[in-house]
Amino acid sequence: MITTRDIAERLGISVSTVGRALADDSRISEETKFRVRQAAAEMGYVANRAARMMRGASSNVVALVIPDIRNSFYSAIAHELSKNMEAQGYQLMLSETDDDRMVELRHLRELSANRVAGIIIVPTARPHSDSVKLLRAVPHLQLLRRHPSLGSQWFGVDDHEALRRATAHLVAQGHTRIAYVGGPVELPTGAERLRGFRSALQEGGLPDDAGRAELGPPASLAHGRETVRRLLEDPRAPTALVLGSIQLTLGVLEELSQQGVKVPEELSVVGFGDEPGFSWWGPGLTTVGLPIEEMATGCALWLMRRLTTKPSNDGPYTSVSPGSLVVRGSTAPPGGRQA
Amino acid sequence: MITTRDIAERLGISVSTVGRALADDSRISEETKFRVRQAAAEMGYVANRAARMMRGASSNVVALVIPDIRNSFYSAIAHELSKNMEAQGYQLMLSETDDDRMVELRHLRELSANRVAGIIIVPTARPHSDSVKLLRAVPHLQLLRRHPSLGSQWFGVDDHEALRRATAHLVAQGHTRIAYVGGPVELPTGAERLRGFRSALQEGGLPDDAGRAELGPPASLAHGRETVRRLLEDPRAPTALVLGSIQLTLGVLEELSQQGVKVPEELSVVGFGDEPGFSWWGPGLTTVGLPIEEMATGCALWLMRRLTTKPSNDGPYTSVSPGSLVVRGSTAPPGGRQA
DNA sequence: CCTCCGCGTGCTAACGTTAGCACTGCCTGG
DNA sequence: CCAGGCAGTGCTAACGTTAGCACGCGGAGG
Repeated sequence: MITTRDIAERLGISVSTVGRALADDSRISEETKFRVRQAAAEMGYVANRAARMMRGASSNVVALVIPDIRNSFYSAIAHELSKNMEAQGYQLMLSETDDDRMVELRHLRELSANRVAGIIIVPTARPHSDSVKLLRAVPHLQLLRRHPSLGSQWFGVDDHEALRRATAHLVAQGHTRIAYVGGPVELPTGAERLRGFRSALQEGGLPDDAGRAELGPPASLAHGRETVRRLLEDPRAPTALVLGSIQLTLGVLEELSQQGVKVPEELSVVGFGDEPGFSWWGPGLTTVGLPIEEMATGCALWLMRRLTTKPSNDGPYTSVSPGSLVVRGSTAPPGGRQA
Repeated sequence: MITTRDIAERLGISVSTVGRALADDSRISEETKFRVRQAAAEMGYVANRAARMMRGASSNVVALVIPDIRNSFYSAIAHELSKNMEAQGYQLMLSETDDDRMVELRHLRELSANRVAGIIIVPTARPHSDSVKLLRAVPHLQLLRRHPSLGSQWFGVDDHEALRRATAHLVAQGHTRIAYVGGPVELPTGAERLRGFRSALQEGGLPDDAGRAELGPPASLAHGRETVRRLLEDPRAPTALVLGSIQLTLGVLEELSQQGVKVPEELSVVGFGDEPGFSWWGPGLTTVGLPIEEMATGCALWLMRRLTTKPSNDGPYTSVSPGSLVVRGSTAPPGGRQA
C-alpha cells in the first residue's frame, strides 16, 4: 500500500508537506499541492483511516445491529440508513444477531474493537450485561425494541396503539373469538403488542376468553405456519386472526393459502407490516402499515446530529406514529363477507 | 477509552507484559496473566483494532457492495454471508450503489481507506476506471454480474440457461407472441438473460418477430408496472411474459393484479426469483428459482479461503446451477388453461 | 542596516499495539 | 564453583498520519 512517505520520497519533500497538501492546508503553495495531488493520483494513494483514527479522529463507520436482514422491515431500514449516511461520508456495518444475546455480544465486542462511531440496535430480549457496558461507551440508538438498561435513546413504533387498532377493527365487525399470533412478551415489542391486543378486547367489552394469544419466535416463518395449523385444528377455532410480526404474517399467509382456507368467510386476518404481495394475497390483506422510511431517516438524522455535535445530546426518545391500518379484503364480520 | 497502558500503570507493570498477557504469550507467568485479565475485564478494556492494523495485521472487515439491500436476493446473500463470516470473526460492511457508478466509486474509496480485507461486489454496468484500480488492490469476488476488467473471480448464475428454460417452457405450450421484460444489455446479466430468451425462441423455430424485449432499470418495481401497462395496451399484445429480475417481477405482478388480468387465460407469466408471495399470487407464479443459499455460502467460503491462505488463490470462476424452473399455475397454452 | 514578520516547509512526537532484543535472577550441569 | 540456560519481564522501535513547533528566507518598516 502506498503511504504519504512514498509520495514524499518520490517528490523529494517531507511527509508533513504531503499530508498538508492532501489536507488542502492554506500554508502550502499551490504548486506543491498540485504536484502532490498528481503524484498521489498516479500512485493510487488511499489514506489509511486506521492511522488517522489513532490520532484521535473518530471512525466513519456506523453499525446497524438487527436480528435478520432478510426481514424486509430491517432491510428497508438498512437501505434508508445507508443512503443517508453515505451522503455524509459514513459507511454502514451490518451485524445480525439472530435474536441471540451471545451473538449480539460477540458483534458488539467486534464493533467496539473497530471503534465504530455509533450504533443503531434492535436489542435482543435481555442483552448480556457486557453488551450493556459496551453500548454505554458508544453513541447508540435503540430501534423498535427498547431495553431500559440501554438508556432512553429510542426510536420506535407505538406498538400498543398499532395492535389496539388492528384488533378493534375486528371487534367492530363482531368477532368474539380472536387469536393473536405474535412475539414473546420478553421482547418489549411483543409485550406492547399483546397489551394492545388485550386493550382492544377489553374496550370492546368482550369476555376474557374471547382473546387467545399464541406467542413464539417472531422472526420465524415456520413458527407462523405451525401455529395457524394448530389453531385451525382446534374445535373452537377463532374466527379472526391478528398478527404481530412480518415474518409470522408471511408464514401464516402461506399456510392459509396452502390449506385453502376461505378468507374472510371462514377466517378474518389482519397482518403486520405491508410487503409487496400482501395486496395481492387472497382478497387483499388488511394490515398494519409501518412508517419505515420516516423511522429510518429519523434514525439517520438523529445519529448524524449526535455524532457531529459536541454535547452529549440526549432527547429522551421519539415515538413514531402507531402505523396506519390498511384495510383490504381479508376482514369481514364472522361467518362471511358483508357487514 | 482504556488502553494497555492504563492497565499497565494500574498493575505497575509494563505495556509489553500487558500485551503479551492478553495475547496469552507462553513467556508470561500464569499469575501475571490472571491479574492482567482481571484488570482488563474490570476496566472494560477493548483492544483497538486500528492500532493492531497499523502493525501490519489485516482488518477483519469484509464489504458487500450491491445495488439495493431491499432486493430480497441481496438481503438473502447478505444474511448468509454475515452468518458465515461472523463464525470466523469477520464483520460485514454494507455498501449500496443504487446501480450508480459514482456512488460505487465513492464506496470503494471509503472501503479502501478503511482497508477492508475483502470485497464481494455486484458491479454496476460500467465501473469507473478508478473503481477498477481500487478493486485490483483488494481480494475481491464478483457476484452475479461479471465485468471483464475486474478479473475472473466470479460467482454467478447461468443466466442464459435460466432464461432459455423459462422461455422454452412457454414455447412448448405453443405461445408465439412472447415478451421479455428485463434489465438492460449493458449489464452482463441483462445481456445473458436476453440471449437466453432469444435462444429459446430460435430453438423453438419461432419467427423473428415472435419475441419482443422490453429493457429497462432492473431494480425498479415502477418500471415493471409501466412496461406491463404499455404492453397490454398494444393491439397485438403478447400472450406470454417472461421476466428478468425480481423487482420487475414484483412490479408486474402488482400491475396484473390491479388490472384484473386473467392469468393464465389471457396471459401466461414466468417470473424471476422465488419470493414468499409468488406461490400465492393468482394461480401461483411459475418462476425461475435461484440457488441463493448455495451461492452465498460459496462466496463466503471462497473469500475465507482467499483471506486465510497466503498464495494469490485464483480459481478462475464458479458458475452455479442455472436455477430451477418452479412450475405453478401462471402458465398455460395461449388462450386458456389446459394443454 | 537591522529587526520583524509571514510564507513555505521540515522535524518530531504522539496515537495504541506488537515484536525483537536486552536484561535480571535463579537453577542446573559440568 | 562457574558457565550457560531459561523463565519472566522491560525497553524500544515501528506501523501511517497529523499537529505543534522551529527553521530559513525574503521583503518591509524603523
